[in-house]
Amino acid sequence: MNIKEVARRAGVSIATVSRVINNTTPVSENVRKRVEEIINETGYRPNSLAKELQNHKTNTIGVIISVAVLDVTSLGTTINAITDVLKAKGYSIMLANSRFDSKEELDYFKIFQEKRVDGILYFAVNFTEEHYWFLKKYPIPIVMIGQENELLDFPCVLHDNYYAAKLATEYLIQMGHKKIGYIGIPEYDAAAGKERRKGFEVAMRLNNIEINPHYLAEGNFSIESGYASMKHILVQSVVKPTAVFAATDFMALGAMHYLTEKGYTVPEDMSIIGFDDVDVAPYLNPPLTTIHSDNHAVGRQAATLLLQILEEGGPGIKKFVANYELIERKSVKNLIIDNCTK
Amino acid sequence: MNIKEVARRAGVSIATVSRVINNTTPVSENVRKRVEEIINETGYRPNSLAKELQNHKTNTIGVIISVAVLDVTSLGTTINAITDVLKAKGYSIMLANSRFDSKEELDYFKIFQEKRVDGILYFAVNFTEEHYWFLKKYPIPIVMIGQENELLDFPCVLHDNYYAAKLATEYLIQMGHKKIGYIGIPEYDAAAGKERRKGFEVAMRLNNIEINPHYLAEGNFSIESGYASMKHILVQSVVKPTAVFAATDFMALGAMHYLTEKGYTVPEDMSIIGFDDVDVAPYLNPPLTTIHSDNHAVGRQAATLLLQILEEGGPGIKKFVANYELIERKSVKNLIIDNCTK
DNA sequence: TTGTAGGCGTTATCAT
DNA sequence: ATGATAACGCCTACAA
Repeated sequence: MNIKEVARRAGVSIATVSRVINNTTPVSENVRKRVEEIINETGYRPNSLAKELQNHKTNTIGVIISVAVLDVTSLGTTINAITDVLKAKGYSIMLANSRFDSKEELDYFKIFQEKRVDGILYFAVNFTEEHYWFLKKYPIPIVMIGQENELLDFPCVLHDNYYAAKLATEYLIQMGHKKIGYIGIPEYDAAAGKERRKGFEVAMRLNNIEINPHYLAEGNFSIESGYASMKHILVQSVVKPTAVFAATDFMALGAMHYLTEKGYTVPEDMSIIGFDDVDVAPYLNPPLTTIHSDNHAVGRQAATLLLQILEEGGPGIKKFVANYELIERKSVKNLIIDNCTK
Repeated sequence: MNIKEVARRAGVSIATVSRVINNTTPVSENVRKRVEEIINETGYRPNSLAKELQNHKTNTIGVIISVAVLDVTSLGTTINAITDVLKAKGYSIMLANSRFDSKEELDYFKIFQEKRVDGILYFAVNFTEEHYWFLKKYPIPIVMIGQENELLDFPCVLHDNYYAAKLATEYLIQMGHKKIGYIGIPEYDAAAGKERRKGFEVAMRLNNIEINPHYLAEGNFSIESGYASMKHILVQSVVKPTAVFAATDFMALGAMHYLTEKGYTVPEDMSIIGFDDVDVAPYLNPPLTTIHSDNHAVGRQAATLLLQILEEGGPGIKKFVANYELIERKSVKNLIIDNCTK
């Protein structure tokens, strides 16, 4: 069933059918009625492909993510915010998960180009030189999420990883900790890896606290890796740290679990602070002190920026940095003896 | 840049360009080379829309989900499995989240029809009569996930909610519990709501244990609702239950949290069993005994079934039920005194 | 208000 | 091996 057949049955031209469907030009009442009847009877639905081919607009946005398991991060919240904004404007979403495979990621960019998506929301993780050369001449608007790139000036929306991590570390220091460990993410992840680590390091340096290399470990976002990292730190250090900052709540959870298993109490024997404020953080034992970042705002802003590019010729702003805050719960012990203010 | 322009620059016809792109008919070596050069120089990429319009095949699959927050369930795992299978066959994915809005859900079906997706993976939750009439004459292949429908014979892949819930309840009974509570999901959710509740009820009846209405509560998947439900049960009952089955791990987590807050110990004072085996389940305090269902298999099977319909004319099977197992951890106490076997 | 016809970018069927 | 050309299903001047 196509527009031609509808036109034939209604005894009008395809132009007229097109007009009643799209309300472009006035159509006489009885003709409109007849056409609408036929459409209902036949269950005809216009072919978007033909329409899009004609209009050079697909009303679909490509979303590229790179994640092992979709529900391990707060990504879900962000994507929900994106779909809400986009849906309200009539856009559909094509979702591609590159699974950390750089080559595959570029393939998705190619596919999206062939599919002629109107724009792309790109959750960047590992930005290679190949990406640079490829994206440099990519013809479709891109908004980057979670990472910025100095070379390519795509609009981007970011978490404030550096400052937030610095804040977390400073909080530990304020609470009297000096022997502070850090469970990080590898550097290939510029945001959660590099930035958070930098925040930790700078806070330490600013407070003239030496970083003990034995207190350092590296995980991969997973609970298990947090467990292993905590073990690593404990085994390796003769004098144990009094606090550990995990770059991810899930790693913090793993670390706490190792501690509990070995008979340590959190925060009595060891303080833990996380990053992300995942759903379960308030319900852990003890409730996890962590950094909360506004994922919803990130999704909303990213989608809005892209929409502005598409419909207003340019993004309202080039860069949006989401709010963050430290959520104080029960996993960090105050080491300061002087409690006279209480 | 289009095929015509490439042809012009290469000094050949568009047919020839098409041939070198698709390797359909032999092309002389030097012509092929020249065309490929032009393609590289210009960065030309064929327009999928035109191709798809011509071929009546879009190589894209629509996925319809209905969920409040993407990372609240094990949905992520399922979707990952789906994308893996589909990607391997060259399909792209359009994702639509109806957010429990029935009308919106049907809108997405319409959009997918207009976009001419090749097939649809449908995570059904609330199947209304309107759905029936609409989907009855829907022209695109659908595979249902998580729910089956007696009226429409779509192929479906399911979790064994009924038997798994029955097993969980029987386990509690085997461990000597008789005063058993249940925190459920409303009936509108045929799978997690109706089926699991039925499993609970049947197991109780089969073992001649009366269900105490004061031990019943209803949540909405969330941790908070589990917390509230546990409170509800405890406040309401004079003689407290010794065990509670929560239809969802997150609700189980909320329940445990309430218990801990009120000074109860799990499982000493109250046993808890969950359903889902979420990531954090092994890391809770205590580690949560729960039902594990093979989400990966569900996604894989659903995608495979749809592919079979598209490429082999029909699904290999009409119905696939995923494996489940009870994961015994530490949140259920054995009430049977007779421990002589140990 | 309505119809005709060209074009969107491909593929595929003919010829040549 | 290559080139015209007719679809695919729609939109949109332009004409009537």
